[in-house]
Amino acid sequence: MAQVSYREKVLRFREDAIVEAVNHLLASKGYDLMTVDEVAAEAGIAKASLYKHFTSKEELAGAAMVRVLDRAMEQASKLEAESGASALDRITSMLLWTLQVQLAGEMPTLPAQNSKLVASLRANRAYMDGLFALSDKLGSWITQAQAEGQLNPELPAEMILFTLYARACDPVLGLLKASGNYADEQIIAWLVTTTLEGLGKRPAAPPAPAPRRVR
Amino acid sequence: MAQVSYREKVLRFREDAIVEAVNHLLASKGYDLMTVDEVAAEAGIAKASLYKHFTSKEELAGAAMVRVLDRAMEQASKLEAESGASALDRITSMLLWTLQVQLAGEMPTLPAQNSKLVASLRANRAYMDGLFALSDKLGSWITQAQAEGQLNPELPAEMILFTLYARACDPVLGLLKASGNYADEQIIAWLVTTTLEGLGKRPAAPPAPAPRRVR
DNA sequence: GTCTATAAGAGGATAGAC
DNA sequence: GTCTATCCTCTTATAGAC
Repeated sequence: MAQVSYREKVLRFREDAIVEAVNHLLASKGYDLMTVDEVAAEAGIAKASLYKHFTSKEELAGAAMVRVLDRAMEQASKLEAESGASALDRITSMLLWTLQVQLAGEMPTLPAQNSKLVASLRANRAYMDGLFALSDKLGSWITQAQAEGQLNPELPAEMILFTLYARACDPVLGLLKASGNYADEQIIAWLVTTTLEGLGKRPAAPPAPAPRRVR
Repeated sequence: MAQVSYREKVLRFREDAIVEAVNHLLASKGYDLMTVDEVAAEAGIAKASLYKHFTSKEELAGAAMVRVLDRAMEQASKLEAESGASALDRITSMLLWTLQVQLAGEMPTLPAQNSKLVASLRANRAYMDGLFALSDKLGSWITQAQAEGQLNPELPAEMILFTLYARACDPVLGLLKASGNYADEQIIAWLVTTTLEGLGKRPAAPPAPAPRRVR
């Protein structure tokens, strides 16, 4: 636990480079079109060496997902430390964060249909732990926001959670960006709005809360 | 144009079976995991024979997409023929229809990241025509609904259109179904609600329109 | 643990007989 | 146009030297 040898540090550094490459490739071309050769090339390492660190392509994908889950958890903890934010504020901030990650081309996405991959993820302890930890935290915010009347209490919290996860890789963002007609901030603002308020016109103008300045 | 020979009828029938198989496989496993061998097997034909009808895997995918676009267009035309429905009613009906198709496991989905496939689709005349025809019709409904104050007029019509397309293959539906906790109708109702009204609690109860009975 | 070289196999596409 | 048999490329994964 205590002393980390130099060798081990180098090892960690290598693995970080590999996972970083996987993350990038998953975000840009997706799991099926990503080849292990590409990962090795982008990480600047021989493929055979890569297989000393990770024993399969599925494990590579798992490592990238663990990384993004960790980053999300870190972000969530940061928001929780801030005072004066409602549960809805925190949820909105997380949604914003995921959209920014996606817009930056750093959101890895995996095909839910690949049963071999899914089985590997389910057997991946770090992945499952990270997923449950994040879901627990977000879930508690969701039920709180529902109790406070800020999220629709008639929806199961589970569904709201799924929707937040789904919007983290919503293709609408990519389509709007590809059209080239809108600024990034505009795109993100629209996605947040439609996720929370839908496509319909609100029946009454929502009373705009006075923006609270943090000093 | 007039006389269709018996041989040609048989041909069409074969091709329908092939496209049907592709549609099913695209919906269940997706493009990358679908193999041409599977398509041939499910269509009850040898692979080499299949290649006499379609020259590539991309073309197979294109044919399946043309089929679903045609079905959607047919549905839209039917809605347009009905009187007494507002633009929003029609849009809602189309959303409902796509969700039902998805729930039935008949919604083919393609990876937007596969550039080779995308290029093939763009060069596919029937696909592009079908896509534009449907988009035009839906687009006109959208702008009408916006003018009538039923859809948020501050959103570009284009974004609303993208969102409708995206919800047609929203993973949330599959996640809710996989949880096994909810009835199909319930799942669809929630998805329609969140798409149009979002996750947030509405500030005022929307005035429920008296249900108009069709006699 | 890193490399070069290669095995092993899947999957898209085709040859050629009928 | 349909079939069987085959080609060939791409990709995952490993052998074995250093």
